[in-house]
Amino acid sequence: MKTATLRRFQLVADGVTVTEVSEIEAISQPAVSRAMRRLELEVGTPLLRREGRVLPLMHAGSAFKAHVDAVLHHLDDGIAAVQQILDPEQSTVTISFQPSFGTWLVPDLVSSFHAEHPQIRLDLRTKSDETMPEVGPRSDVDVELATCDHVKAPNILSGGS
Amino acid sequence: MKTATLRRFQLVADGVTVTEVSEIEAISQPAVSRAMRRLELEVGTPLLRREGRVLPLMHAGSAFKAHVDAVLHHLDDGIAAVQQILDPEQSTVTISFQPSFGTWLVPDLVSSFHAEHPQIRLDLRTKSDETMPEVGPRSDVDVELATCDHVKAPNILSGGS
DNA sequence: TAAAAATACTCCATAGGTATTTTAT
DNA sequence: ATAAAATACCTATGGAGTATTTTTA
Repeated sequence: MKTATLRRFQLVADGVTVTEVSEIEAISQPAVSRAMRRLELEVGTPLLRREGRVLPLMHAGSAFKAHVDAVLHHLDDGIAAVQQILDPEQSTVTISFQPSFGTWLVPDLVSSFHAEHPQIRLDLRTKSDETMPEVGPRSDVDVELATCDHVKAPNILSGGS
Repeated sequence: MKTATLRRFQLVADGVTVTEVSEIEAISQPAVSRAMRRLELEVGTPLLRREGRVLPLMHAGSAFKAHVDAVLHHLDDGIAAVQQILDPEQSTVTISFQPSFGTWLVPDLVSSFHAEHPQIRLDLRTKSDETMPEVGPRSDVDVELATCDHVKAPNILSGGS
């Protein structure tokens, strides 16, 4: 089981389409589709309902999803902690966005930003997976993509992460 | 990054030798050795000190280890949750043991048990990684390998997990 | 019918095994 | 001298890409 597969599952489970995930992760659409199949094989049961274009979670899927959120948060925190030790200057930017934004905004945003600043880690978290009750000091969000009437002030300038 | 690699790192970081890990996981010794190298490559820095037979953690290693413990706990809990939904009869047995036990007892124990009961998931946790402050209802330990003067009563018979 | 997901096929990269060498106790 | 870790070499399985087909909104 690869952590990249869990990342893709997380996005798909949040309502992002397989095609959009493929754009975000800069891989082909079939790769994402097969990754979901593989994950279901490894877990031992179907997780997603194949009912057309959107892949809603099945019972087992939503149960698994909550844990996957926690897994990836801890993993990102772990990597960020190591980065911090290696080079205190190099920070990880955590971006929180609503699944609806992921649809059209995030893919371009990520790829263009990563093209210009390849050394900055981008830590994507969909708004819906706020399942983590503050796991550690490094689990704060730096940038949040929201609609205009509830914008939060980003703490990226104060060296938030 | 594969979760199996994180599992091996967890054991090595707990003081289990590479050779012993290879026996526990039923793979070759070089496979474990290279898995550690790969992990260090992916994380971006050395994690273990190569000073002979034992591989003590470096600074970045111990920082990473704490998060890896959390990652694997959540992953195991997620898989166990799915198993529970699939088949409430099939339980996952969580075994906690001290690193010193892992050295000689666990490899045989695991392989022989799994040979007889392949459908039962064995969830190995070294005693030292008690870094998890009770993450969920399923994070309890069923069997604990300890020395005689501080044995705990196993709750496996009451359907603990 | 248009957009997305799934399949077929091929290819390459990564992980694993066996054999061997190095290293530390 | 012995036991463990690392390296070399080869093999194989798994993951990814392109092209295509199926499906549904």
